[in-house]
Amino acid sequence: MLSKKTKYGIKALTYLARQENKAPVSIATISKSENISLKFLESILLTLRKNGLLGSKKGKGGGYYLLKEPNEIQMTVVMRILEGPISMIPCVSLNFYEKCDDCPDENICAVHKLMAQLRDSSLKIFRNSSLADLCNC
Amino acid sequence: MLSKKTKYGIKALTYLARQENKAPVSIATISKSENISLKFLESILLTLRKNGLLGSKKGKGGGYYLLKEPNEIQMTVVMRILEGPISMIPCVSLNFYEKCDDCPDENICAVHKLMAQLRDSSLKIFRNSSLADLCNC
DNA sequence: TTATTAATCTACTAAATCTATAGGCTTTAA
DNA sequence: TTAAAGCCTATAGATTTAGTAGATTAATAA
Repeated sequence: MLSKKTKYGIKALTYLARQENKAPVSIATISKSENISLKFLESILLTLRKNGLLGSKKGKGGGYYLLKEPNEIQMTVVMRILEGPISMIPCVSLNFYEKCDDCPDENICAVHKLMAQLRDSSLKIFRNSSLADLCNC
Repeated sequence: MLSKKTKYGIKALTYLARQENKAPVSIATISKSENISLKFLESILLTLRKNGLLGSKKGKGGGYYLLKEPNEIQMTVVMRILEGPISMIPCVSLNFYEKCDDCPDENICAVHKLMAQLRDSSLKIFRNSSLADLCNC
């Protein structure tokens, strides 16, 4: 399952991507527009900022804004920040590889084989979509 | 993340698929060979039996066995039984569709668009692999 | 018949993760 | 100086995961 964190994070990012100018948008504005709990969204936007996708401005007239153009933000980056590794199992992860305790040989492991295929196809999807692609609905 | 239930389930299924004859294999045998907790494996094999993938025989010489040929067991079926729906979000599920509470229009939802693509690519992978394909490592 | 083997079923539990919520602190603009 | 808005820490309820325990039922062999 996709976590609500990721779902809301993507919704917030596309909301920001749809803005014409680059003026900051407050959490409250996004929260109302996208029907997301304000405090939960707050923590999500904070992690997106800490991971370099968003900038913020405090005080009156402040809020969050994208640091790059929507077409420069690949969904692989977004997914890794919000949902974690693309791979469903660490033994096929390119960035977060870990050996399985119970598995003596990955080369003859059915799970490994299947999940490696799945990782490849997921990566392909995420690499080929940017925030801009998802806004044009 | 792939659950251990699914991981162990696939391992057990491929173990059975690799058997030359169709004689039942006991839980204990699979448990030792694949390094899986006996009691946990017990519950996994039970659900596989209840969902029509495995047959069982009680008493001495008993155990579990595949009800079909390995090349007739598609991974879509296995994954749906063990891991649940293929889709990461119910609003793109073909078999378990559910509308999102918060989303006024799926046609302009970025999450929907992305997850629909992902579902398609995952389905393609699972449809094109059978148990037999995963055994030939 | 009796003992043994092995699946079946129910119930429980510890730990982790998810989905928030609460509340005070800091910064900025008017 | 005041209101608006993000920053940060802590906490909590619900759900899921990954098992564990133990009694029961069925089949087989002696």
